[in-house]
Amino acid sequence: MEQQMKQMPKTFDFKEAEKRIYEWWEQNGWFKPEVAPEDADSFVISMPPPNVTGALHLGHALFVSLEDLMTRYERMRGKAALWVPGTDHAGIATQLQVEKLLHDEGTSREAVGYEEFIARTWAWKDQYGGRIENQLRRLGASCDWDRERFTLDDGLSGAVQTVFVTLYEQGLIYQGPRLVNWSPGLRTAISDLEVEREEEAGKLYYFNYPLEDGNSIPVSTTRPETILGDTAVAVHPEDDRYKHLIGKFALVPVINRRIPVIADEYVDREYGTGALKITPGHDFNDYEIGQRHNLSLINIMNRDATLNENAGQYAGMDRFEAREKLWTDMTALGITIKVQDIMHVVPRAERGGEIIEPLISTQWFLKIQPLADKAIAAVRDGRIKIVPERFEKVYFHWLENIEDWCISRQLWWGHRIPVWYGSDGEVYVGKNPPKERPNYTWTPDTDVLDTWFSSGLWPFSTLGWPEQTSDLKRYYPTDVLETGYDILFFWVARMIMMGLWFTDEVPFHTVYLHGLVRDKQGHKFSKVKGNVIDPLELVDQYGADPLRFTLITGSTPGNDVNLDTTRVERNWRFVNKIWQMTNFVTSNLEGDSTAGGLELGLPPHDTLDLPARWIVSRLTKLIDSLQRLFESYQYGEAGRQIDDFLWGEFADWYIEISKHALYQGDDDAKINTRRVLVSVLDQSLRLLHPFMPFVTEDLWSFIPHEGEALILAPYPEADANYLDDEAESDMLLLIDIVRGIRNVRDEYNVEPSRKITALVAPGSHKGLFKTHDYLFARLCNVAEISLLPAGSAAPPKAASVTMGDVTVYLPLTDFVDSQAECERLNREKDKLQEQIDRTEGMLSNEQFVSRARPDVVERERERLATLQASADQITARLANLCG
RNA sequence: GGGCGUGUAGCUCAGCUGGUUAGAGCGCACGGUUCACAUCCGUGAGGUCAGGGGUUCAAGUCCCUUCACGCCCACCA
Repeated sequence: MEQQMKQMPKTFDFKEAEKRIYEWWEQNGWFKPEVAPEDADSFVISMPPPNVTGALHLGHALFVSLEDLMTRYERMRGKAALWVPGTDHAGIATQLQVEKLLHDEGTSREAVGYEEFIARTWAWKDQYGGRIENQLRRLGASCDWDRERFTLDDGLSGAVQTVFVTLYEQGLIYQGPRLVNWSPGLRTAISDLEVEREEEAGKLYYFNYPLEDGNSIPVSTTRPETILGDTAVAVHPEDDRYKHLIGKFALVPVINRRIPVIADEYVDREYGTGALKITPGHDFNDYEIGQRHNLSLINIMNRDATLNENAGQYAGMDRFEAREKLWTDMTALGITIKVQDIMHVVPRAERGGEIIEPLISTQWFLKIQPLADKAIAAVRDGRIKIVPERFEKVYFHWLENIEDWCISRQLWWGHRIPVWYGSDGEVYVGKNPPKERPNYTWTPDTDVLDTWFSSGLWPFSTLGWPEQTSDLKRYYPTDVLETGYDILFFWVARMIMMGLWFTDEVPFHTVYLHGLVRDKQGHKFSKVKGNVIDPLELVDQYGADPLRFTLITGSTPGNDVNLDTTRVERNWRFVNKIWQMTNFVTSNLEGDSTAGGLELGLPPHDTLDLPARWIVSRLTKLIDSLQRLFESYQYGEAGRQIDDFLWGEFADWYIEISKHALYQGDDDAKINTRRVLVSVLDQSLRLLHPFMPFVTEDLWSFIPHEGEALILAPYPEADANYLDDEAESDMLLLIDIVRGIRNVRDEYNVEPSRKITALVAPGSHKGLFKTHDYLFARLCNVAEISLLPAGSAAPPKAASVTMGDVTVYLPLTDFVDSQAECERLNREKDKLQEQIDRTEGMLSNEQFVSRARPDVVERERERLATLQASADQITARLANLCG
């Protein structure tokens, strides 16, 4: 309060202010939970770690907006708020970037070798790792940077090893040759989740499978090259066409390997030829059939999807080349039938988009079902709540049908699997390398773990687990996990599984899922389409606050956001509007003896005038409503309500009205009005701060306030003493009449600058008009307003505005001709009559009166009375004016 | 083959547990240099809430169904 009143710039220079304010916050340590009292409840969010070498996109902007909102809100509510930031090493993505770099240098990962490649990748990380962090700062993220973590840092790597070793010892991690999804381009296995299945145009190849006895059986395939790995032909056991062939033998085309004809109910008699070639080494279904029938398993492919020696003369060819060649050769043999164009589902790698191949390979797997069971239970019994709730169903469905997780990757960038192989085939699993033995060599496993393996530990590994650190004790479990629904399985489900398994606690009690940010037309952003919107460009152009506010108010949980940049522009204007309001308020405190010593807080309720009682009642209801909205995660609606209040009520009405007291009022009125202005503005800035941190913080510094910074100021709480329904309804009546007068003026083309006079028949509101006639001068340029004595005749040749039992006459002799006025009144009357009919209909309905809630019925009664009063007045006026 | 979402003014979207005349912003039309703001102010036009059926005193809101668009999951060669 003792502060110097600073001179406000004319407009908000967000470029300058954002940088200055962010540094000020950060340097003062205000993002740290330690700013709260030691015994404060904690509120913790683990930030979804962006790819360390990534660049900010709108998805990041959305999560920052939401998570920063939650964090700031809880911080202002006195919680020890901690938002833990960090980055992810993102195995494949990062490795690919560095490989590309090497490629541009004319070398390769293999050429430089493992050590050098890892060194180069760390260098790359150091160079670009800071970029995304600074971009998060630009959005105003109030996370505790001192607690920032990286998935590959020592602590987290230790946690990963501990988890691996523990799961291994528990018998949940096993190694084995299995059919896996193989990415030939990346030359690594990937998990089921990383495979995308797209319906696309392809070909179905029909041919006669030659039998040993000279007959044949027609089959079809979409991948002819896999014929070379066939180990059976299957038919349905009850298929009359083929069942006599069961038990006979077929010969693999060209290479003439002898394979059995088997019976299996999996075969769909209706599809294709009704007979199926079986390739257990390259097809997941065939693999299962092979298991059932003890079929041998032949791998015909190398890691780069060229064919191997098992493919005979086709060895060395690429899979697609071999497909062509084999088909040509089979055609020459006269066994092909036809090639049909079809639409079918093709598995492609999520990253890179290449067609993945099912391939037998030795990998590490996590037996996930025991972990999944715990994760299902936690949501089932409500220890974890997913917002919006409908995703719980999706979550259950996935976990209830979960397959073992292939956790090993044949990459270099990532957590090495803590396994060593002895020269005699011994397998050692441990955090530390095995003891050296004479004449014995240990070879480390060269695979790394799936990136999501380490992300799955994020909520507790970032707090120091497995060490029982003070942070872990104080801040775990965390509270809300906020992220996009697209990684519900990849990340959220795995964190829940790992968290429950290793800490016996849910890692968070609420999962808030946001949607994807798309362009205005609802299209996904894509470089190819050229519709990418760079959030930083929007921040450069409008500032971080408008972007944040747009993302929050334009979205609802779990639904995609179609970003219309005109809304960002509009919210930039909202920022300016708040700036100007504050400028108005502060400039009216200056140059006055009371300014410096203005008492903070609202004056007592009984000393307030009607407009003040109205605005503080409205504010109180807003605060109350916001609390409800925050509790139910309706942040968008919360933001809109603050907007409506500030612009639509405080600025448009209260500030305009306050000018009367400020310019023409006595000292008491001036002081009271100033206190109301400052107080309502102060409260509003607090309410808005979590949504628009920068401009609110800057503005707060210009108004009289108590406390160091807005970021630490208490969030407003509703004070029921300032609720005043009577003031609200009186004020609403006055507002409606002002609007009515403006409307009439506009309809009759009365120049806005022209002062007019009015006569009021105030009905039951005589006092109200007597004391508030000044409003009309200021708000609708009615210079003089006089009360019409009861019973006196209405003026002729005047337009009228009626609200309930109040009628205001505007003697606009130069503008109004009676005929036009009569028409206007008739329109008005018709509209009223329509509403009266509807309301009367309701009230005369016995069922409504007896069954509807009493307050609803009562409201309709009051409404009818008001409508009727209006109608009566208009009817009288019509009779008087129009005969 | 399952599951889910969306469909509200020209455009982008709100509308919570059903309850006044369905809202906002942008855009549009008309009008405004009065001492916070033209990054502004005022007024207005514009919607059979995708279609149909049902429940209810009352439905944009609940149920069923149809259509359109989108998404997720799933082993049909």
